[in-house]
Amino acid sequence: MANNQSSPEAGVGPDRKAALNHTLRHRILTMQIAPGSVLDEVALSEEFGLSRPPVREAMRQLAGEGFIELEANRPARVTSMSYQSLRDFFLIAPMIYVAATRLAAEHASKADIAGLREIQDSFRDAVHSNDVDGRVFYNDKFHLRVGEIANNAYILPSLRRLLIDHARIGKIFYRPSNARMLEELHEASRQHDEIIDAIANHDADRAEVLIRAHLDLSRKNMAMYAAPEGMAISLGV
Amino acid sequence: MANNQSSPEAGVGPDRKAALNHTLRHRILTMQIAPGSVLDEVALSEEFGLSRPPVREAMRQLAGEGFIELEANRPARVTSMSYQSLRDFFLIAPMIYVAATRLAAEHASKADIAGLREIQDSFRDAVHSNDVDGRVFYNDKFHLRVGEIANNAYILPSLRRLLIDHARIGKIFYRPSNARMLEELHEASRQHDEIIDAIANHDADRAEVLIRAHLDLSRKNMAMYAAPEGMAISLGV
DNA sequence: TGAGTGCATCTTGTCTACAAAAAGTAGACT
DNA sequence: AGTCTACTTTTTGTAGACAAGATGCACTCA
Repeated sequence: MANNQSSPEAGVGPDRKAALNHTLRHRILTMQIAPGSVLDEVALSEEFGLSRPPVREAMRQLAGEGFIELEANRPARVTSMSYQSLRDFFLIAPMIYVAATRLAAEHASKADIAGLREIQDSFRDAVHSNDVDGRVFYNDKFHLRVGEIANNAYILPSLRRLLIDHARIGKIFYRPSNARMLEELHEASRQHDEIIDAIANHDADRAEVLIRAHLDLSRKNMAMYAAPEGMAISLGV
Repeated sequence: MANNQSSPEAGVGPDRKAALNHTLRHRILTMQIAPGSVLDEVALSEEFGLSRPPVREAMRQLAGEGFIELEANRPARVTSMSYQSLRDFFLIAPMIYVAATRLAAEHASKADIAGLREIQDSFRDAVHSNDVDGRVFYNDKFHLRVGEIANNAYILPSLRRLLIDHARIGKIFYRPSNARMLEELHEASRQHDEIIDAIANHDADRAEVLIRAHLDLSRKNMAMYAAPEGMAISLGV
């Protein structure tokens, strides 16, 4: 156990396994590790002061959530993205996001709202301070929390999967030089606030309108890639 | 179908790990292992002739797909079901099933259709021979294959999660003595055939109508025959 | 007698070492 | 000279043993 110092974020600690999970997620979401990259088990185990078995367990878990892809006798690779996946994303995202947001509006408690506002505060700060990774990270946390508030075990899996690529798309198409894009980030932040208000008021219809507008904003930013319109499938029977 | 009861193929084999995965899924889907049950690592490792690490890896993977639930320093338990999860299921299932089936209708190739028909043949056989587990298993395989044909990475996670409980609901509310339920199973089988036809004709609209009717049939069976008997689902806490 | 505490036991979590499979490389043969 | 093959190297997969945490029981003490 010679060099635990060389690792910046984690190398020692009570729960190094949680650190591994957390850090890997963060790196994949912010594309510090690019889609398609190979993850070396020994390198990770050394960096986080773990042996390979717990690292392998974490890999399996991440694979189950769609962060990475595993193949027998081959190295783990970060889930890849393609032009096709971009189309697939904007085809399905509205349906899932709308469903999650509507359900959240129906179920949210006062504590849920408080939790959302806390995350949104961090998101707003990241936007205003031009912290790109922070913005991506807290945007992910925001929508994931909405999904948790929705409190429906069947919608969360797809929402989780969508959020992974939502984060990465947000990084891929970010152009810091573009002033209009910056303005639209502030608009997105305001939309978050409005979504929280709608959820707090248990106004599912308004929440749906807002979340659709929220996604449209993202889609417009990458209109050059001809992202398709979402499927119009209503929730409920 | 291949009936994996106690331990016929366990112990030896070229890919005991695949056998473990496969068998565990099957047991959970058919409720040979009840929701809420604990899974003992050493028992499984002994049954399948593996050591604990690969068993633990398999558990992580199954947890990621929603078959089991893991908690730190506590035994793995089969994902529980409740009255609430029933409501949640029928709230979300139409949306996801419809989306998957519509997409499948748009993307299906001749080979896809052939694969579907093969699965449906097994399903029909299971229905006609009153093989309850086989029926549940091949129904799961059928809808999962439809989801794979849809070829959209973002809809599959929720579909997978839904199918787990779809299978278990199908077993919970099955009443072999009820003649009308038997007739409705045959109706479900005919619906499968029609769904395949619609997909083969790339008729998304018709496929949607059919899949909605298919789900309504399941829902009616529950309401009619299960509810009167008192909702005796003692599954999981 | 009841409640709290310490111990025994079992289960989960982790580590080191070994086995197997794939990839890359050098050599020999055609 | 090119290609096939055998070997070396690297990486993944597995095994068995050890450590840590949790649970249940018995025992002690008020």
